[in-house]
Amino acid sequence: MSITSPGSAAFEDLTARARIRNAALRYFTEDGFDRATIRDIARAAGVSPGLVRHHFGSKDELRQACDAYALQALHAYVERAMTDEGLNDPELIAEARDPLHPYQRYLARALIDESQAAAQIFDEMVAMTEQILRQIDEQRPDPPAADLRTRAAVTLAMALGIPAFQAHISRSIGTDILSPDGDRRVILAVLDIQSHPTISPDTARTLRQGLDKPHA
Amino acid sequence: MSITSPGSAAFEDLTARARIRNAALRYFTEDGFDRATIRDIARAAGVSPGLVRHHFGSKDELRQACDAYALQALHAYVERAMTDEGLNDPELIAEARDPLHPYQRYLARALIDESQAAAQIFDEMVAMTEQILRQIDEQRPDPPAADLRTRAAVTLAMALGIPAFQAHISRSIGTDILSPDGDRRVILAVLDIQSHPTISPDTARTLRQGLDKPHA
DNA sequence: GTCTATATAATGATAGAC
DNA sequence: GTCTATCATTATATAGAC
Repeated sequence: MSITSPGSAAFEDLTARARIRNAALRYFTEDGFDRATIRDIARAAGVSPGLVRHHFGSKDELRQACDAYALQALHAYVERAMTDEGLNDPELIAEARDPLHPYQRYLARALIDESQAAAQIFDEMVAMTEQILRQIDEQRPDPPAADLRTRAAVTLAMALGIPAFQAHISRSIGTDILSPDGDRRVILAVLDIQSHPTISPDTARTLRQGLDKPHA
Repeated sequence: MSITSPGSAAFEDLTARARIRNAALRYFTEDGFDRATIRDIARAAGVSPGLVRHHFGSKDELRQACDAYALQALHAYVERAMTDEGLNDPELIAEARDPLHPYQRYLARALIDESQAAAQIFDEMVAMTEQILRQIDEQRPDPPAADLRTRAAVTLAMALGIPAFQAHISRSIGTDILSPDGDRRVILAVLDIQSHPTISPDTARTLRQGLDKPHA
């Protein structure tokens, strides 16, 4: 029984406003903004639909409050991990991710739903990714074959694919990747993928050359 | 002016049914299933909302028709690229992708919207990815640190992140990645990312060991 | 095959009582 | 701060004319 469920002791301690926001975070994440209804959110928060309006004004303002809350978690991560020491310590980067973890899926979903804060969310994450890539580039013998910004945006989009398609990965591997066991399996897979090139530099060069004389 | 736009010569040649399906593919891709309306689709197809129902029965059946259509493109890709020769020729795999290209975003969006065919779409793509990874594994000195299925599902989700967050990548790099120039930049970035490990095998090992004694 | 007009259901917004 | 009741809007589903 989580903190966001009616009946738990922690749930009772929260203000109605906080319970509504927590329920909204959950429903926006699970169902997306459009399918999530104020009625569902109110019921999960143990309040009336009218109270949602009283506290947040409108469904869109409720989403803005959720965006702001998730952004806080993102900022906390940036401040903790994106430091000189942090960037040189992969373990710290991984560890600092923990508090952000519950909001990763919300952020990915907000980007897809084109939430108002979407551009800001993505841009801040691109900036983070650029910093990390810059650090990695230093150890690299050959110059990158694409500009930093594009590599960062693409790297980020690929990383966000995991929370975005969380349900499908879970079904495919037969284990909820939000569970400790599933999470572990995904991390092992990601580490393996990121530590092993899937195409050789040679093949990459050939494919790059193929770009100049487009087929068809 | 594309084939899917009223006024083009090709548009006039298509049956109303085909025009409706094409418009639906576009709106479901751009706006998602919920935000896309039958009215919008009908207008784009140059017909009345009533005719949409006449041909497809309901909005959900219209989506099923779109799913089936996009799945055809996926199957064509599988048959062309997932052969013995194809798997040994990265250029062929890349080239065979062309006809699938226009439907990649639809497929990614269908997965997010939990379309009825979503599980089938993802599972077939995982099977494709497993085949490719198996081929790559043969050239690999060390054994993978995660099972094939999980690596395939995660690799796929990451790849799907690019079409899923297409709009944000485009804004971030200042170029529409659906344009020839933007597409080229993304391909160059992907080739660079996939041909260069972002973490060293050593670091990966350290992080793997860190998993066994969970912090906090 | 195609259209117009209508019915119905769902949902966000609102007003007012306690 | 919280609730109940109601309104207004929107979109899908349906029926029937041409």
